[in-house]
Amino acid sequence: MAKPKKPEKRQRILKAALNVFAERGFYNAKVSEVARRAGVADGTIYLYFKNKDDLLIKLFEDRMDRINKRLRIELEILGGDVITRIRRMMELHIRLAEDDPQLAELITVEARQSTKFIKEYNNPRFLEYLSILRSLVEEGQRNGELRNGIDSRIVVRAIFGALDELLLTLTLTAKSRSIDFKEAAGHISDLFINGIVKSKEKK
Amino acid sequence: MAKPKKPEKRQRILKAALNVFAERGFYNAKVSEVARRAGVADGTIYLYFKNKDDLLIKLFEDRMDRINKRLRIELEILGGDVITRIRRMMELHIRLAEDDPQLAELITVEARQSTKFIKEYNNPRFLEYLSILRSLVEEGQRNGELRNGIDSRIVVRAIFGALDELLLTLTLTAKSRSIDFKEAAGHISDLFINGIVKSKEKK
Amino acid sequence: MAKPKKPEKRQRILKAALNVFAERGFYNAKVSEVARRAGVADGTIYLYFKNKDDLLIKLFEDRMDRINKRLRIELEILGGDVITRIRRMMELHIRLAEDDPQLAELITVEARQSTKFIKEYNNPRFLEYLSILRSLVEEGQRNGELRNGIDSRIVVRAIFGALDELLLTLTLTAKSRSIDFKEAAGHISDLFINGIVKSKEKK
Amino acid sequence: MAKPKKPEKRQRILKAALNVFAERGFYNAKVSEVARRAGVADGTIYLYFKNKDDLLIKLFEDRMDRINKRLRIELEILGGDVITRIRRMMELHIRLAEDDPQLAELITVEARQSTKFIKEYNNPRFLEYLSILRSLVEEGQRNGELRNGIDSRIVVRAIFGALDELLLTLTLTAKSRSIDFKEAAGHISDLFINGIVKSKEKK
DNA sequence: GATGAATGAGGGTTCATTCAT
DNA sequence: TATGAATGAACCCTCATTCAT
Repeated sequence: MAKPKKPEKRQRILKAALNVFAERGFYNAKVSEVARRAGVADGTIYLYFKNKDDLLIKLFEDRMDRINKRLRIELEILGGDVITRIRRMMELHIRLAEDDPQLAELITVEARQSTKFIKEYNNPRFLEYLSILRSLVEEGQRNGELRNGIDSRIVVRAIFGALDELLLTLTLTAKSRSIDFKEAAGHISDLFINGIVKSKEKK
Repeated sequence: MAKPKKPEKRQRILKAALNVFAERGFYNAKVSEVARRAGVADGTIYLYFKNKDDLLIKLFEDRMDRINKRLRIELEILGGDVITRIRRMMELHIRLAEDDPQLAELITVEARQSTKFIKEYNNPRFLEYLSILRSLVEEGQRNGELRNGIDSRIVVRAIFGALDELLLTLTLTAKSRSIDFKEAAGHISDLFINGIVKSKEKK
Repeated sequence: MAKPKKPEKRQRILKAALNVFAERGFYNAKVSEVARRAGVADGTIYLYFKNKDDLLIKLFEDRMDRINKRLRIELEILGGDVITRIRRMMELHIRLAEDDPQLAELITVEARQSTKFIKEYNNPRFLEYLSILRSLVEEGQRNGELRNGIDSRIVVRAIFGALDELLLTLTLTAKSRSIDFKEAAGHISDLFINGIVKSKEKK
Repeated sequence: MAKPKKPEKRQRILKAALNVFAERGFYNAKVSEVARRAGVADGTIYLYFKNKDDLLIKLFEDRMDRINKRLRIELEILGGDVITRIRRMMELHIRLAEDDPQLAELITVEARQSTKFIKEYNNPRFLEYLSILRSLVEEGQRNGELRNGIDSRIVVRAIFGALDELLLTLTLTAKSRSIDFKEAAGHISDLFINGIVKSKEKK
């Protein structure tokens, strides 16, 4: 059960699982179909993963790891003020989805499918994603760029939720897309940063 | 086949389905368990609903209808400026979830489960909910309360997404809740209305 | 359970059953579909028939009664020698099928469907049909028109079987029929009467 | 999905299916009962056959293949004039049924059961059987042993039908059998060869 | 490690039959 | 008599998982 010999085979299985889950949905996906696409036998999957649920969780974690890693790198390179970096992060979030629609579908829809995942498993990789954003927000609150009134956890959940919902919409209306990805990213960050009220008369 | 005699029985089935789906998740819920809790025979379910999927869809629609109706009434009674009404609507959204956690779970989690539901069925009742919010936003943009730069559809999706994500968090951490519902609602509306930047120097 | 009031309704049900059984096959036929076509409620069927099996048996008996009655009348009117009457009977058998294909299907295919019917129920109406033919054969054997070597029961079963198989073929290839009904009847009776050997050198 | 490893297991399933179908009738037979008797798991059946219908079709084909093969061999060995070979074939037909009553029941009763089987599937193995007989008849017609007036297709169907009906009778009255198999075969062939009229005065 | 044939529990759905009205 | 909503037993088939090779 401990990670077997060939990480390359493990990756092939994960890639196949991503395809199948995105195409058919987690519950309608068949393990044997994942095996077929990965070019391995059905039983082989169980050498690398505990069960179907585990496959989904590990897939999620694997992809989140990559995202988090990339996020850190880009944010590091970029530097700049907090607002710029938050904007940048939101753009990146949207862009990742644009570049890999199956991954977007996995995160917006399929990851909620696993009972274990959603109910019993407060996934660290997802929390890590949120914590990157959260530390940005808190940095901004400390250095005065951002105001202090709002719980940073709520800000972070709100931003993630907004992006997630937008991606869900974009994902599901992929063909007849009337909203542009890039533009949407700009709107969303603008919205969160400046709010919807007209000018400065803040309530 | 078309709506048989007893709407009261139909409601009992929907109520039972809500319980079971919220408890076990749609895919792990058994039709026979729904029947048992509704106090009807298994076959009776199929006199009122086409199949298990249809049960989820109709349940969603039934509950969204109630929510939309209540929303309209409260917004009508209230009147006031657009910002107040948006705030009010967000509060109500959160409060509904607080009052009926199973309903919250249905909407935040289970409704995304059924492929048919989410992909092939662009649900009008959900779009109606969004359109209520959207017309509020557009009214504000027209009368100058809100600024014009952002596509109202995006604003609306963002707000829904933020609330939905927050509810998901609250729902799933129900026992060890460290964030207060009411307070959270206020933070979220404040966030959307005023943004996160400190003062007026807008970028 | 004893024959209820309206024989007209009973007949409507039998007629509907014939249609449905012929169209869908006995096992794929739904009682509710029979009821619908008869213009009665599902439950009403059970006032006239014990169960679905009984409906098939009674339908068979009802139709066989008509056939047997008609057969007797036509044979009586006709008179003539035995060979002529046997020929006549075979023609009539084929003609009945031609005039009422659903009835033909009932007898050739559906009547074999009911376990009770085929295994536990040696149907008197069917035996009556055979006995009409059998007494013709035996009359011929007694008066010297037909030869004596062959058991009359076997002759009768053979003739019935041949006609039945022919009808089955004709029924199932109804659309692309390459064999003419009338002609076929002539061939069959000719075959049974004279055999297949060329001239008189009998073995 | 295409014929897995063990043909021996496939045969065990077919044998079990023959038993169960003959005993209970196709529609009343349970797949799980077939599995039980074959000593395999329910699911295993579906590794070898598409579904229950397919099981019946393949069973029929498998048995017809054996019969056709045996028929060809025996007819080849035998040689002799056409009439002798037809007689021989009819005897064999009856004898096969005597040796394997379940097989007889399958062909006389159950094969007519499945709508798909009988209506949508004009089975080649059955047509092959008929064509063996047909070519015999046509050979006789060409070489002058048999007369020419009758369509060979009709002769063949008539003979098959007569034998089939006889077997049905024998099968269903198996216990209280008053007719001897061997004798019956002789009568039937005599009947077809020489007809039922007394002497040579042919009408 | 890898295979894939075999397993068998599990569940959605159907539909003949019933019975309160 | 007639109705038709309700019943609930019955069953085919799927598919995640196992394990002998």
